[in-house]
Amino acid sequence: MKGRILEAARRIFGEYGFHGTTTRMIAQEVGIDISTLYYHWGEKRDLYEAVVLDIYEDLRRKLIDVERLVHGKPLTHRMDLAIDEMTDYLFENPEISNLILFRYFAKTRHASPLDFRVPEFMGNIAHSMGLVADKKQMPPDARMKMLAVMNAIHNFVSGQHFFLAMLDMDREEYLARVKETLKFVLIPAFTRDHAAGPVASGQKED
Amino acid sequence: MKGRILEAARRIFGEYGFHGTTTRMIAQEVGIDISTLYYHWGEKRDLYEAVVLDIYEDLRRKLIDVERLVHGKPLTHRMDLAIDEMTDYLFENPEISNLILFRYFAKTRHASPLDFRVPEFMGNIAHSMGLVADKKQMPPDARMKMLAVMNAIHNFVSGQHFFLAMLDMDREEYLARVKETLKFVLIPAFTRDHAAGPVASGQKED
DNA sequence: TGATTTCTCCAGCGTTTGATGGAAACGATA
DNA sequence: TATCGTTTCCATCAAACGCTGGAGAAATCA
Repeated sequence: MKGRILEAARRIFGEYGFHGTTTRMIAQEVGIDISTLYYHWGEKRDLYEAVVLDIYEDLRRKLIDVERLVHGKPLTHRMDLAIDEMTDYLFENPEISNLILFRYFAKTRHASPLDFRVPEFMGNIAHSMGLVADKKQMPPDARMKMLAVMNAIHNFVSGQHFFLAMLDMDREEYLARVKETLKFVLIPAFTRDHAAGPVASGQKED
Repeated sequence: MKGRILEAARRIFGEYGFHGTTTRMIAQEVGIDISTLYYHWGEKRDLYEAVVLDIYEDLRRKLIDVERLVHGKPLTHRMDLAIDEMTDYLFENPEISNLILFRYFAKTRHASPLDFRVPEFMGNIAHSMGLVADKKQMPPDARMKMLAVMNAIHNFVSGQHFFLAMLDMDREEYLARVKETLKFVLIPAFTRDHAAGPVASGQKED
């Protein structure tokens, strides 16, 4: 039951955000009384935080999977594959993108106790993209680039309903074009230096 | 007064979203009674829609300005300048980015009557970036690329508080790194074909 | 000046919201 | 079967919410 509530809460919080979601909406989605929800999860904010931790954990696992999948392949092919994989995955679990963007952008009326943690697994991805030599230590510019990449995907996933109507496509075409666009925009930036020479950590920073 | 309310509403809606904002918060920000707010703007949703139209108009004007500013310059320089200009502008008016992303991603509990319109002024930008020959007719792939570019900027503006804490920088350094990162990610994609040969549909300066 | 319109606020309405106490139903064990 | 801990729901609360009627202040014009 506790799990079923969490699952429903992911979807609803993902669609409507924290303030847009009511505990009654979640209870109704599960088909239970709201006091059952409170029995299992305590107050709304606690449930929300559990949801956030849950989706971060899912994303972390997926990123590790993808990293393993593309390991050893040449950079361009690696990015190509990673973009395909991540886009497919997030389109199947759009609440992940939604909730992540919500946490980035939307203030809640009450301060959030969930601290700002740099997801440490980003280090692996950055390494895999040739941005850093040391997985543990990620210089600020590499973090910025990682954010740009991840956000680019999240945007197209989260905004799908809006953009679908805006662009007048069906879902399938949209998904294909998202991948195409992401590759068009992202790959050249991370491969051009590679063609000329190794980038690693040295690329005259500061 | 009507204008002062709109201005405050922009800020508050931008920070907290539609459901996260209460009419009392806006009234308090202006320093008036909430019924004064209702006298001037009617129901909450009407005020919200007025705010959305207002920020779209501001953004439209700024994009036209920027297009004029970079007109005629070589493509790389053009994008460089445009990124600087737009980033500075949106950092000074972060509620624009916030509200645009909110509209993309967040569902409101009640259906929004504001229709999904492709901002027609995007045609100018796309033309300026060498993506389309005809400003009026924008093929889907060009629209997708425009979205990717605009969203990349909005992300860094809207997420500034989160990312600032995440990256442990001060605002000034962050602003500089945002520009740097945007240029790193965006420029190669739109200039590589240029260096090698003519772009898709034929590039024209007027 | 007084009459008319425009604006602002006080007080409060009906509803929704987050949250709880207590009783009943359930399930395992002995 | 009786016992005990766990789970679920009904009824309800206080606060916050969107929103409004009506009285008075301020501005406009005769």
